Amino acid sequence: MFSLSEENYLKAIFHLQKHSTAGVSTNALAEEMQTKASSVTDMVKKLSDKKLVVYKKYQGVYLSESGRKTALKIIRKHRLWEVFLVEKLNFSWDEVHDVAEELEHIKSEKLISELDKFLDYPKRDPHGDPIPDAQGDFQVANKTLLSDLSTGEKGTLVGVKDTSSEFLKYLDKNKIALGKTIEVMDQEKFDGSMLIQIEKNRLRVSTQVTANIYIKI
Amino acid sequence: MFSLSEENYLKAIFHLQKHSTAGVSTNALAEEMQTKASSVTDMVKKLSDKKLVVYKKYQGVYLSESGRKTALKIIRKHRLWEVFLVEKLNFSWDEVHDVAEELEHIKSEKLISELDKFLDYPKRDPHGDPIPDAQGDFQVANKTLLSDLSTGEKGTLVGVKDTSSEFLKYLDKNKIALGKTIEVMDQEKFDGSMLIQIEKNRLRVSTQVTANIYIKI
DNA sequence: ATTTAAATTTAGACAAAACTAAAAATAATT
DNA sequence: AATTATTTTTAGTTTTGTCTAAATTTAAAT
Ligand SMILES: [Mn+2]
Ligand SMILES: [Mn+2]
Ligand SMILES: [Mn+2]
Ligand SMILES: [Mn+2]
Repeated sequence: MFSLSEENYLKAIFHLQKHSTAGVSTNALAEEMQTKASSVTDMVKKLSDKKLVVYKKYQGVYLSESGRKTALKIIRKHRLWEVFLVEKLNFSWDEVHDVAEELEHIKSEKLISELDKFLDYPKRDPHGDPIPDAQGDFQVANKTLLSDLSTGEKGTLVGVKDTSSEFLKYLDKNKIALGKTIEVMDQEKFDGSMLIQIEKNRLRVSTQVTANIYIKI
Repeated sequence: MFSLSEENYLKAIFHLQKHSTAGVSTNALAEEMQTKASSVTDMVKKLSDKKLVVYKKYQGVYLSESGRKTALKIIRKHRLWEVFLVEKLNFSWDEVHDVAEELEHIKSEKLISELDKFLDYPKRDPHGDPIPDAQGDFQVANKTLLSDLSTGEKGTLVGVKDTSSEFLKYLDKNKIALGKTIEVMDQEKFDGSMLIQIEKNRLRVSTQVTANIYIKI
């Protein structure tokens, strides 16, 4: 149907457009895709010809309905494969991303519907991100960044914003994991760092950490 | 490491060189790869530059030791994925090939070693073909084509030569499956067709069938 | 309102992997 | 041995996705 490159662009546009209502800029896409702006312009034109995006020169790019659907299909596959790798193949959550980046492009409806069934229809991937169903629907959880909580508030860790291997390994080392209860014990005004209670442990974490952890109150 | 196309060529050369000790001809490779002879020449030169094959103009192509190793790695992945699809995702043996053709190119050592473990180190794929281990070693079963058996001889069905969906569906329809015992009851001299007893069933099969079934006596 | 800076697009080139058409080498026939 | 047929290679294009360098447009700063 679509090339590897086209699929990756659609996914990147999807992720970038979440942050604002404006069109996705050429430079932002180039950064996300690790390529040059000129290459982005070329590809965006092609996607526009295929009616996957809406694009006007210098105005940024928007996903069309069919582009959005295609992006969600790839995201669904990516996240299902991540679940498979963690649940069945003993991968840890910091190891799955690159492999899922490849697996998400395998073309087979049956493969993905059977995988979904095999995994017992998971609702979230190992990083807490929602898995769209076959129709592209998914529930957006009402979650808050840990950095937005005040002293005394508590909730459950339901997701991470930064999914880099480095950050995830830091969390592992400090026994910070999905599903655990976190309470803000104190916040330092100077640098915004927090003292948090996470189950039996109590530790101080920087804003780089608190701004990348999602809490459900 | 290697491109999709390079990997597919190596695999094709591996499969073609099994049949004879001579080099694999350009035309044979073109046929196998569903492409033109001129494209094959180009690619073979590239593989030769990378020391994956030994190639002299007009003399056919041979896999080098490193080319052979690479081919076996891909075949290992292909067959492990086929087992996964059949054993875990309810695919039938005639549905797995195309998907495995894509999955075999996913690059991750851990993925494949964990998949191997998850499947409990299978020795053969759903078509009876041996699965090389991580070192590329595998046992070649001593098997005979059903067409080479004589009346009265019997053995176990251990593999199929033709793995096309059409042939496999024919076998399913007639309850001919891996592991079953087959006995040759009679052979028609005119067209070579055989009357075979397979467990409870008795049926007549053509040479197109008998020449594509492997038996272990 | 100009000027300067930043973002974006165009023009031209390149590598990978394919193709067609023509040339060259090898194999098969007379 | 000479001719013909087949196989294989070369030469020249094409497509996809990328790049650099230059031109253009938009945004920011005097
Ligand atoms: Mn991921
Ligand atoms: Mn994820
Ligand atoms: Mn196969
Ligand atoms: Mn097989």
